[in-house]
Amino acid sequence: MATSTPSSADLATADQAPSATPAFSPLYQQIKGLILQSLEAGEWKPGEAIPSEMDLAARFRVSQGTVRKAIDELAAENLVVRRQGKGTFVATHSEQHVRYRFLKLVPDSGDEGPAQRSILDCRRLRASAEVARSLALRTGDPVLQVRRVLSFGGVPTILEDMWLPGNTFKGLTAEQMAAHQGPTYALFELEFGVRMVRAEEKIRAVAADAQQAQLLAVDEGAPLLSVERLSYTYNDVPMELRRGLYRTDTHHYRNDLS
Amino acid sequence: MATSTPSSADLATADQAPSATPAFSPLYQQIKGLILQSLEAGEWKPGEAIPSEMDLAARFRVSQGTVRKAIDELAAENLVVRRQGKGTFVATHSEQHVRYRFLKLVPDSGDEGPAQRSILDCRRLRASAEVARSLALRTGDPVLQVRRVLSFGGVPTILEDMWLPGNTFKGLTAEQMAAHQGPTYALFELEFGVRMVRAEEKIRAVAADAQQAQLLAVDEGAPLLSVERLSYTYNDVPMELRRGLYRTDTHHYRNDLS
DNA sequence: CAGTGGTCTAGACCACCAA
DNA sequence: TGGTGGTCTAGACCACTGC
Repeated sequence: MATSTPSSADLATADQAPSATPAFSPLYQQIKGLILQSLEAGEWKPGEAIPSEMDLAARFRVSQGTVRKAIDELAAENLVVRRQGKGTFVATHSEQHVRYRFLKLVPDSGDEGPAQRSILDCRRLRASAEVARSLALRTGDPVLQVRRVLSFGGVPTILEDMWLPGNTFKGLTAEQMAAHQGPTYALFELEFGVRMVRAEEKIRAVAADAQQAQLLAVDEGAPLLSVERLSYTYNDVPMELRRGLYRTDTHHYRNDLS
Repeated sequence: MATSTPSSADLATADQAPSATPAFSPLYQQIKGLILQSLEAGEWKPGEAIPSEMDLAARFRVSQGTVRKAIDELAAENLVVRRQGKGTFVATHSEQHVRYRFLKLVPDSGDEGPAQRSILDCRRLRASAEVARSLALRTGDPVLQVRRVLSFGGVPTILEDMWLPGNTFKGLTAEQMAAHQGPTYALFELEFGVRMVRAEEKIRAVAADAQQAQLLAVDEGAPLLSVERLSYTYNDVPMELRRGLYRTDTHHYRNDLS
């Protein structure tokens, strides 16, 4: 080996063990993995530029094209943002040019100002079986629960509960959340170094119970959109379970299929 | 010009007119546009292979790499499917390896058999203002409306209405829809040459009215997921408006964010 | 075995940005 | 003006498929 692609001499050839699945992994995938490790280790902070393609190519002893393809995939996964003439930057939930990255609820017509947030509750508790399963914890592990309401133009629109691993988000308080400006995920990045990278949502229609109805100023039994979101950091580690109840009388959940 | 990239001599340089926006368009984008035209014109049918990268490169007087990048984008948009060692194929809703391409409703647990369909209604009528606006028609233009129920394991789960431009889908009958096996969008491809390429969905929670409740075997007022889908063919031409009501007591709408 | 898509390289040049 | 990402080419070789 090492003759056909001389510059990849010190990278895994990935076919040493004659296992059932040869598991051939192209060079650019390995480079992608290495960049991912640096990203994960915090070598470059959110919002910062990563080294130029040339630099990375030199560092990994690989051609620029190979680095390019690795970064292409990272960019496609929104882990990194390319800006021509400037560089490639670590994606962030702060200064995200356009609103909230994971919130797909949009007003039926027109624009709207920023959300007004009110924290209703923020407490430490022990993980229920369900929460533990979702967050890959053990039942009874410390968990932080936050409940809040988001309003648009004075109309309460979203009631959501968040569950966070207690160990990772040790110092989080209601005051801190109330004081913070911008997306909650930006706060997670800045204060706890936790970067949400992707999420899965399960959506249902449910009827509002008495308490929910009161908090969202709708009738009891009114239909609400239930959005259960599980957010992941790097390496598919689940880091937040969130259950939102959305009023959809003036807003709707927008999704693009292809 | 024509000196730096000699092989692109006969393709638009796209910067002839000194307009406000230079509108620079890279070669591979132009190639993509040309392939798109052929796709659109039906030069290759859904499921068929398009010419090899080498052939296309020769045809457009361009390097293989440039064609490759054009096809990469088409593949990313699901207009085309690459299969190593075999070729590149026009995407289709038939033989789509995995279930229904645009349906994001999945059972809460386990798998399930295919849907049982029952066509409730199929009639020709005149477009309402709302339908006309969605389908880019004029109010009063001929429109075809189909109503049906999909059941899983005998449980009615989806009630949907579809509105289709009457001119394009002239001969469509309830019998035809009932007889057809597989995705409805496959039927559209085979019988009418209409390929749905992307779609936008607006999702809300609503309460079932008396009729809807009866058809879905739920109580009146029960919360249902309302999914309004507008599907497009090539060139962003809207071709179908569909309004589905989903029961979400045993299923949920699944969405992945990144 | 030939043909297809997939990877990798090396080098040239272009578009964009900031200083 | 120099650096960054973006485009384009040409050629070599690899992995997969089917005859």
